[in-house]
Amino acid sequence: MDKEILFQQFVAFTTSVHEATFELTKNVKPEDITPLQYSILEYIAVSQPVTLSQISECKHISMPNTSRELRKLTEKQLCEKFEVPDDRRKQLIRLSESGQTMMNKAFQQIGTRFFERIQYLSAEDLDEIQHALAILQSKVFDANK
Amino acid sequence: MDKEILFQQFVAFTTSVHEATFELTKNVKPEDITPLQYSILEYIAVSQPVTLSQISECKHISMPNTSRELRKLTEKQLCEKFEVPDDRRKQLIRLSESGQTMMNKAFQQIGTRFFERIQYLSAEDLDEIQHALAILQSKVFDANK
DNA sequence: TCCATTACTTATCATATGATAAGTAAAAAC
DNA sequence: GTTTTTACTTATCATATGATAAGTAATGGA
Repeated sequence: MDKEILFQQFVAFTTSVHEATFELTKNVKPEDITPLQYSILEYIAVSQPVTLSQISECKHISMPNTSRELRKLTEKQLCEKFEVPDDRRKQLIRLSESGQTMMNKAFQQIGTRFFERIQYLSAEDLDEIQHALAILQSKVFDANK
Repeated sequence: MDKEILFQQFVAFTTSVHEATFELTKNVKPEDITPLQYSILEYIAVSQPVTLSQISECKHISMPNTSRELRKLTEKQLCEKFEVPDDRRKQLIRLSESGQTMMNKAFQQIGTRFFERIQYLSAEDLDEIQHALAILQSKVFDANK
């Protein structure tokens, strides 16, 4: 096993993943929110409830900027802030009902495109894919976590 | 095989890939170029020689903006434009010597981090990974291409 | 030969995003 | 009980990026 060749394959692979992500997600974001705001909403959607600090850390956005974008999102009624009882400095953030609806719609579009992509694959192919995803995630991508 | 579960696994996977890409590439970009410029240089590095139109299409940047960024990159002496003999409207773009040096350094850093990540894996693990990358790329990510 | 298209440029504007400084209020540490 | 740290806010500035309009020059097609 030549590690140099594996590295090249890895680079090509991640490029393909980024491009596929682009294709699967293009145009799912409503006009009136920015890309950054959409990516924050995506994060909230899968991890809610979250604190501002979590968003800041996971999305690599400074606290002031996270605060600003979150203010805009709450102004647009897409998410809501809740006080946390045991620590009044913190805030828990969830999608609002309309935010949830919006993200459900987005995820559904992405899902549809994903299913189109895999529709011609056999059950064995799908098993193989599921196995490959698990292997790579545990041994390469989530390594050192 | 529940496709809905596969989709969720797929989403989690791409998130991990994006995060790993972030970790592997952070701080490799020199101070004096912007993220977009770096990503263009990356593309040129692996695909050179390329035309402006190719960069524009592959990186999803409008022609005027591609032209502008490329002007900045040539001003910084990181890439060079060549006329193509059979069509004088087109231009072929390559990294300059210093651009090549810069990108070599960047790729080398990324490589080092990648090898750190896989250093404790067995030869069998690596074979499995190589196989998983190939499967996913051909059956899922490069599908419809 | 004239017209349409292609490949790219130049100029300009709007805005999203990043960075930094300074502030508040609660909690934790001492 | 005072100080320090944490979690977040507000304000401000710089700039990277995206969008659009208009232009040039070469090519290709009728």
